[in-house]
Amino acid sequence: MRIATWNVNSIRARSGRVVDWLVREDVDVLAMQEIKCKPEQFPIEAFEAAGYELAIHGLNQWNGVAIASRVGLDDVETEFPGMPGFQKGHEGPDLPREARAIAATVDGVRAWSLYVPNGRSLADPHYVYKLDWLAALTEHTRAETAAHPERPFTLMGDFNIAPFDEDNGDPAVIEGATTHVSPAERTAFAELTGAGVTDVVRPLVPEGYTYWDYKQLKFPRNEGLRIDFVLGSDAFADVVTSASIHRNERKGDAPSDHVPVLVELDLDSGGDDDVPMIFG
DNA sequence: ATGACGTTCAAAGAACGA
Repeated sequence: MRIATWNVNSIRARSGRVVDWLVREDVDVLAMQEIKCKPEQFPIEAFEAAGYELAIHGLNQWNGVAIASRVGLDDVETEFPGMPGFQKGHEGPDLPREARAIAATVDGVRAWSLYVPNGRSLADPHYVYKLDWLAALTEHTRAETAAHPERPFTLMGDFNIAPFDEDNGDPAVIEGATTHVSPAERTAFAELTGAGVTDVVRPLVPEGYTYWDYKQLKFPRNEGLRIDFVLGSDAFADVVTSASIHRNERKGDAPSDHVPVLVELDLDSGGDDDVPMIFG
């Protein structure tokens, strides 16, 4: 199975590009972020014509996540336990949840498409929200991977954190002093990746960014950030056979500011390549 | 340079993004 994640920055502005890429790369499952529309506004026909069904979670023009699949789409959820909400100018435990998470089971794999809050600035309430959101995600990940160790589990999406110094090639993003690279965000990411999932792309693709700002020739200068990840449980990581960051999708007409990240799985291997199969 | 780019909507600037 070929499974990918892509912050599309408005699916209505980019459905042609996205579906063309899915077909060209023979992708089975795509986790999308920042669709920026409600389900009734989503260009479903373009995906269905290419053989994909959809699970969509969008409330308004902000955020929005979806999963496209041609290998089934079951048990859809649009929030994880403890997922905090946010409302500008308001505080408290019961604020409305934003459209930042959707999960589905695809060919036996439990997959989340996630758009982690941006944080805005280190002094902004949105930054606290970001850290709280990640902490709740960490607890859910710990519980899910412990409860179902044999089921491949993945968190895919735009995490809005550059976990290591080499993930930041943008001089405007200052280590420790702006969002995406602050110690607290990096600690939150480290705790997530210590809670039963690991980055399955980095060992296979050690270098490269996944996002470049539209402004200031950031892409031609290659001043980007690596902030889009595929994290997988042991049962997921054990069946990964290849991974790639599709930098060329930042080129050409009307690109998203993010590029897709693709992983190939061999779900038939069972992840026990070193254990001989015994027949009869 | 409090910008530069791109997307959205209450449709002109504001909000948001990272």
